[in-house]
Amino acid sequence: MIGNEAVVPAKLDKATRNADRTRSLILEAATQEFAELGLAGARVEKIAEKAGTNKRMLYYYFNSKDELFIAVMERAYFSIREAEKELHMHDQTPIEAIRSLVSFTWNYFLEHPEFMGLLNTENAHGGVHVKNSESTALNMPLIDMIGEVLHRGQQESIFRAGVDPVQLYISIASLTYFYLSNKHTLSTIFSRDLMSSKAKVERLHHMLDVILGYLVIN
Amino acid sequence: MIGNEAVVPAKLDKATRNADRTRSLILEAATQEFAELGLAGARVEKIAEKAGTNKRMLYYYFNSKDELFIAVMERAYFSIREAEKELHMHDQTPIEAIRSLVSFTWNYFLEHPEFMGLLNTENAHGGVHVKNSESTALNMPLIDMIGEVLHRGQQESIFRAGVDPVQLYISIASLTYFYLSNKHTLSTIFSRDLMSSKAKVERLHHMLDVILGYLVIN
Amino acid sequence: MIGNEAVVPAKLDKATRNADRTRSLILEAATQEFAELGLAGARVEKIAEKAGTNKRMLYYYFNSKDELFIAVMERAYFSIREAEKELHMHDQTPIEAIRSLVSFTWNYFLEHPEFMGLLNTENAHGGVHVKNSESTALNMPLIDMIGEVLHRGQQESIFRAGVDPVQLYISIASLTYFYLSNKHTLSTIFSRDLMSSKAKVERLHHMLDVILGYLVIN
Amino acid sequence: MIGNEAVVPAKLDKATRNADRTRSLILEAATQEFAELGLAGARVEKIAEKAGTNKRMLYYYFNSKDELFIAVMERAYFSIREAEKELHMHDQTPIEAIRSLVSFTWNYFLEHPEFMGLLNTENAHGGVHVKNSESTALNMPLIDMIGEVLHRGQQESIFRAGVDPVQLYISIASLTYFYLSNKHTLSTIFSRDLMSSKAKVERLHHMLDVILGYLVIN
DNA sequence: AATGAATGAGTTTTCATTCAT
DNA sequence: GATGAATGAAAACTCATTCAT
Repeated sequence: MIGNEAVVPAKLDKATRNADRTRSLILEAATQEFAELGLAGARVEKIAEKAGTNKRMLYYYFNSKDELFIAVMERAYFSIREAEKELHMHDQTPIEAIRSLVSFTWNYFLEHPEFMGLLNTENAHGGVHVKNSESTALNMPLIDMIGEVLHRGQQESIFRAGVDPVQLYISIASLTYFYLSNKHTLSTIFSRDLMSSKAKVERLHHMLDVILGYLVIN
Repeated sequence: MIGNEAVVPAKLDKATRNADRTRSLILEAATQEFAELGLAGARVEKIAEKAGTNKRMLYYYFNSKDELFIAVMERAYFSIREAEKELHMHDQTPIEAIRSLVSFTWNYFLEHPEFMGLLNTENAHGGVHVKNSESTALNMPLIDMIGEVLHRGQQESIFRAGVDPVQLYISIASLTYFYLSNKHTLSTIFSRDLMSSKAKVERLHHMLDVILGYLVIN
Repeated sequence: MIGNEAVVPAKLDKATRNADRTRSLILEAATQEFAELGLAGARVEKIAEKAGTNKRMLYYYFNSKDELFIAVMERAYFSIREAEKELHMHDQTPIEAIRSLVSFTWNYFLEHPEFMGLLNTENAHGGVHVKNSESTALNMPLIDMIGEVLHRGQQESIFRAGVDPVQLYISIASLTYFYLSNKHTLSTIFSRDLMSSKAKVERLHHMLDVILGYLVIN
Repeated sequence: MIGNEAVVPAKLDKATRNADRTRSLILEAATQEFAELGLAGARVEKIAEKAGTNKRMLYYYFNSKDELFIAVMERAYFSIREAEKELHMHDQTPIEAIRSLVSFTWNYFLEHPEFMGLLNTENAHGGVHVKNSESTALNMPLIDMIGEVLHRGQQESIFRAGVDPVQLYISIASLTYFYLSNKHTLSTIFSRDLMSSKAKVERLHHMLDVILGYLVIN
């Protein structure tokens, strides 16, 4: 399909009658809506409209609003796993590797605000959808990578001992997630614009300081 | 409110008390519903039912679902502010004070899971409600307290310099919030029960290690 | 409620805000619609309209189209049972009693064409609704009455022996049911108006002839 | 149609045969669906699925759901007429001929439960389809045959006089139709399994008793 | 002859809110 | 203060049918 693009005239670009395209347009629109408004708040009609189709297609491809949400979640998990693969922590010094991980997490959430909305919705509903999904335990490769880095750091007497990679990963995610997910209330409560360029740079530095301050022995 | 009872004649007194009681039963029920299902997901009918009244009373006291949500938010903020007052960080050594803060935050979220749900909902809606509320900037006293503790710690050459109390507070909150708020997906993804007694103890230790590891100079 | 009617001004006659009345208006309208169009063919909107309310009330009182159908069935069964109570077969000679039963069945179906429609629908759906209903086995009193009449007739050597009252009842019902239920196709196929006054009289006579011809010994 | 095969070249032949096959698979599937669920309850999608094709073919061959229903009705009528031809009542004694007719009717409905469902649906809709169909009045041959048998019986002073063959035929059909069509509700109401082998044998005997009891003079 | 994709109109159901008592 | 009945607007979902290939 991708290979064809060059050959196909503009007309087809705008083509109706393209299953894959319609399907992923719906998925994309649904991702935005669900992230922004939650499962209950999202409107099937609006998703269809945003996707440039009609409600019926949504049911044609996904059967129900709920199943559409599952598909959206699955795609979101898949995306972050794909992105994580680009993190080559093996090739870096322990400190560099941790820096990369923190920066990556920060940037990923910054660029994919939908992901946080989806996670919230999913957790509000008891995480039912993830449970019945093949994505389960897919995060283990990342945990293994973190474990390996921690091990190397300890070998080199740079990192403290006894660090649980799962706890560490959760903490790294926490530091960016909470800040970004709650940016509105936090900005109000602390009378600061947490999303200004300056504030964002500061946050990243702070997070690096916290994580490395915790890990690195001196 | 309690002090007034003696003055008011018995009959009216009972009416008053019932009114107050109904009001707060609704507020309590609404807190649960909004926290669990969000603003859009919560059902006016269910709130009334849970509160043991009927829908009409809900409108009698709060005018609309939206205003009920605001009342719920306000009460939640009020509660956490009240609880924070019990934190006497002034009377403690810097390290003890920070420990107290971390433990307090952890326990508060643990015991008030609704609060996280409400924050999520509020942020999903752009934090509009907090903005139009007197609760704004009420967190400053806590920030000041943290600032004072950090200052003391630096004076005593125990804590690192240049720590922003707001960033620190956000980070402390982050570490517990993300863990608890996303317990379902995280438990699934890491195939661990994050809410077992053991896991909870470990998390608290880890958080203390991270925060103190970052702050304390050795 | 009935006793009040005389006292209450005309205005209230047309009253909104009368639970029982609304409920039974809906039930009545639904009976007609379901009988005429079946469960799938009936339109919730039309039922509401016919009942002089709105769709919402229908769900308020009956939860769903399906449950409304069950309520309709239950009421229909109840009605026929009530009507059957007026048949005083005990007080009649065996032959008169059987004549009464045949005539009653014929007239009841003639005057309650909905009942046949409902039975058809119910049977098309596997009779699920009757099964979960208290109406079950309520027909036994009638069967006992028929049994008693048959017994008397045999004692008096008027009726043949060995007649099963259930079979007999089914046969009596059959003779009117099929004729009335299939009046359209039968009229077409036999090029006769089966519903003319004359035809109806003839049918009743024929049925009496068949049943008594079968029962009576001469 | 079958006779033509030899003339048509192999390739086209196969196509033709497939076309015919698809057509009749649809017809068969539709018969089941319409009989079971009625015109409104039947789903075009499910019919296609059951027939192993897609919805489009259904429109290709039958233009619309309604016309498909008509085709189904027509085929059903055609089938029963065909079957009735096998009834050689002329060759039998009057009593044997009537026995054959009763048994035939019973067995035909027993083996073709769809036919009853279709009749119900058709009548629920006012019998419109039969009216616009060539099948009309096609039942007359049968009525004539019955008339002839009744005549013979009367001549031989075995049968009572004045019996209308149409009424008799309707009655015979009634006795089996009602029993089978309403087997679900009747089984429930009388707490008997009307479809057990024993019950079916008993019903046939009862029907023969009723009809012959009515007809035969002794 | 066959098929998957697309659609609009309609249908059931839900929801927050208000009325009448 | 309290309550059951009522409502209209909107939401999710369904269906027969048609389009494009």
